[in-house]
Amino acid sequence: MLLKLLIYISFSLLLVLTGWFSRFTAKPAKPFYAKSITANLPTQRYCKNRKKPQWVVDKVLYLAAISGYGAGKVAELFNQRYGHNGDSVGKTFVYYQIKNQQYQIRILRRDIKHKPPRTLPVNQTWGMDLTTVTLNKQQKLVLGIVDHGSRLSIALRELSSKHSDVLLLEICQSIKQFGLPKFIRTDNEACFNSWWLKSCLKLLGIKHQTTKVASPWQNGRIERFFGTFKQKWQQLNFNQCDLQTELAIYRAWYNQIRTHQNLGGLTPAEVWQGRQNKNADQAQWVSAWQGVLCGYYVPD
DNA sequence: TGGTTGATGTAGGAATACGG
DNA sequence: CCGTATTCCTACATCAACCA
Repeated sequence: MLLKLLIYISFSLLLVLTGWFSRFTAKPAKPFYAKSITANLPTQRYCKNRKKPQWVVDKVLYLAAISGYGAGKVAELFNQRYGHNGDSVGKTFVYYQIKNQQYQIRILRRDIKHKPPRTLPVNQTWGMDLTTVTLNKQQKLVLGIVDHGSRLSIALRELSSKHSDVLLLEICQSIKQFGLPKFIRTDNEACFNSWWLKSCLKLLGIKHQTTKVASPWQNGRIERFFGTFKQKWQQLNFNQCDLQTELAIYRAWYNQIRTHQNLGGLTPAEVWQGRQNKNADQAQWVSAWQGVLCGYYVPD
């Protein structure tokens, strides 16, 4: 009985003592709403529960729009780029941004897709390519050269062959008329990559740029030029005509008449000459190719 | 004035989906 | 089946509104 009493007292004492010591050893329970030390720190200091600044949200949405990744990957991308100065994001934050801002992301994707191409100086880069047109059930070879800066059609001529000499002759004629460009960009067609053509361009001081294999968009301006040309060409049934004359008419229309959205409503010739103000009073309505090519011509 | 409570925003781990 | 990416869940800090 006495033994039982002793065990009981010692056990109770142990409980009381451990409870009493725990006041010193255990971490005191923090009240749910207690003014913490961190509350007095400057607001610039990064705090994980502070609302993220707008630029972080914008960057996250932009990365989500261009990458198409999910929350984890986008968070990783963001932290890789901007996380070094303490502005890191968690994947949950990114997940909710992507989930709740689907419309904003779609708008961003659309804007990125339709972003106007980078403006380049006039007569710096020429895009050159070959295409074919059907005339009298025969395939005719056509060379096109477009200035990237002004979209001016430097040359649009029928070629007898793809031989380097023929191409060089056309390039030299264009240089004589429009001056020397810094770069000429072509695709990887064999005729453009011949040793002879490359050497001659090097002698002229022109750097030859080639697009990646199967990447026609890297020479997009000339491809777009040919796209418009073929669209117009197919609207008419040319039988008995001089191809060189028709190409010259189209080139004149493209350079002098047709305005470009990306050129601020100016024609390539106006951008090439640096003309900004049009004298609309002198504009004359012109039409060619049975009305397929038409528009206002503003004389100098 | 100071304590309580609910809302908000966030990070990180757990659970789940997916593709090779 | 395994590794990776995505989604969901939970804990936590802060703030504002409310109340005694």
